[in-house]
Amino acid sequence: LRLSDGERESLGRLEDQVRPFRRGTIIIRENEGPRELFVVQSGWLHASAVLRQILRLHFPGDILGLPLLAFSESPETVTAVTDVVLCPFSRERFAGLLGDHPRLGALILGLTVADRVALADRLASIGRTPARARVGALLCEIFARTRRSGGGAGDEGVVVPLTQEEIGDATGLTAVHVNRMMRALVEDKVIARSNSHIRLLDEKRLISEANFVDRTSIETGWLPPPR
Amino acid sequence: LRLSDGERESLGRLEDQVRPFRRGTIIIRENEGPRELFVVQSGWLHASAVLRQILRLHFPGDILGLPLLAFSESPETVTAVTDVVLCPFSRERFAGLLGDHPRLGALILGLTVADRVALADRLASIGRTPARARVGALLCEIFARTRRSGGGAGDEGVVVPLTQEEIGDATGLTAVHVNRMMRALVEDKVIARSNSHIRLLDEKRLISEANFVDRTSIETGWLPPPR
DNA sequence: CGCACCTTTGAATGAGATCAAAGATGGTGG
DNA sequence: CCACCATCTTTGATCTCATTCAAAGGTGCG
Repeated sequence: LRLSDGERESLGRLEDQVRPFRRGTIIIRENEGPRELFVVQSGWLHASAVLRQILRLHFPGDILGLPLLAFSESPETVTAVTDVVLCPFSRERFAGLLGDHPRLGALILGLTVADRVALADRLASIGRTPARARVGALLCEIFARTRRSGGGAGDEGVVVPLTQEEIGDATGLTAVHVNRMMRALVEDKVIARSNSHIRLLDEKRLISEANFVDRTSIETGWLPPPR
Repeated sequence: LRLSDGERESLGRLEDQVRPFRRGTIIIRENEGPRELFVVQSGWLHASAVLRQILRLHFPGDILGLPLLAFSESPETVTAVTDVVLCPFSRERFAGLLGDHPRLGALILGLTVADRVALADRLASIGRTPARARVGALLCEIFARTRRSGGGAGDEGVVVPLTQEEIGDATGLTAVHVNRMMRALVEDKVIARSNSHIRLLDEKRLISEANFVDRTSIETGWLPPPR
C-alpha cells in the first residue's frame, strides 16, 4: 500500500520514542490501566490471559495495547519473550492520527480484523484438532509471521525462543505433551530441531495436517481515499 | 456515546435496505467472495469455520462480514440460527462512512478490538478450562449479550435456539458431553431448563466457575472529535 | 399421526493430563 | 575456564476427562 506524505509522516512520528526492555519484562499487566500503546520495533513478545493461556505472539511491526481502545483495564498481560525495543505512544496521539487520517484508521481496522480472523483460526485449532495439529499450526504461524517481519527465515529455519511450556500455554497443552508431539514431528521428518532452532523439512505436509491458513497479507483496495 | 447529526444520518443510511432470511439460511459462505456486509436488525446467527467450530454468535446490532475488510474470500460461514432481518451494504459504502466520519471509524475499531478480546476469552476458556466451565462461559456470554441487545431477559431467562450439538461446536465438545454438563448444571441448581428455555438460578456461581468477564460495554472517552 | 431431529443414557475406549525423576543446557560467579 | 545451579527437555507409568459408539426416549412439525 502506498501511503501519502502526510500519512507517512504521522505514522513515523508515532515511532519517535524508543524504549528497550529486557527479556522476561512484563510490558502491560492484566487488570491494570496502561497509559500507553506501543509499536514493536524488534524482538518477540506474547500476550497472555488468566490460566496462562497465551493468546497472541507479537513480532516487529505489531501494535501492542489495542485493547486500551475498548477497555480501561488491560484484559491481557504482555511479556517480552526476547530483549525487545518498543516505541510508546499515547492513546490521545493515536486518536489524533485516526482523526487526521481516516484511511489509516480504516487500514488499522483491516489489520485488527485480520488479527481477529487469525485468532479465530487458533480457536478452531485448539477446539477441534488433536495435539499434534495444534503444535503444527503454531509452528506454521511462527514461520509465516517471521518471514513477513524478520526478513529471511527461508530455509535456514528460525530460532524459536519459546520454551515447551510456553508452546503448551499457546496451544492448550501440557509441556510434557508438547514435547512428545515435537519429537513425533521430528521422528516423521516434518521438522528438524537443534536446541531452540527449528527448521521446516516438509512445509506442505505440516500446513495440511495443521489446517493452517496464512492470514498475514490483507486487502487494501477498498480503503477510502487518502487525505 | 452521543453521535453528531452527520454521524447519525450516515449510520442510519447504512440500514436503508432490509432483507429477511429464514432460519438455517447460509448468509455468507466460507471461501466465497461476498459482495456485502450486513447489520443485524433482528434474530441470532453464528459464524463457523472448518471442522464445525463455531467462532461467534451474532445478535442484533452486530456487523456481519467484517473479514471482508481484510480478505477477499470469507474465512467463515455465517448461518442464521433463527429467522433474521439483515441490512446489507457494500464495502465501498462502508469505506465512504469511514472516510467521512473518522470518529465512527475509531468507534468501530474499538468495537472490533472488544470483539477480539471476547474471542480471546473464549480461546482461554476452550484451551484451559474443563467442559463444565466452557458450557457455563457460553451461557454467560449468551445472557450478557441478550440483555444488551434483546432488551429484557432479566430473570425470566432466554429461549436459546441452539441445539446441544451447536453448543458443542461452540465450546469444542461433543453433543453428548454438552448434555451431561447441562444436566449437571441443572442438578446443582445453577440453571433451570425446559426445552430450549434457559433460566439462570445462580448467576454469581456460574460466572465464577466459568471465569466469565463481560466485554459488552466499551470505552469511548478517547475517541477523536466528531466531524 | 408419523417422521425427522433432538435429547438422554450407558458402556467401552482413548487422547492427553498428571506425577515423578533422570538427562541437557546455559548462564553466573569464582 | 570451569564448576555449579537453575531452568528446560526428555522419558516412563498411571489416571481421568471427554470421546465414541450405540440405542432408547422426547418433541414438534408437516
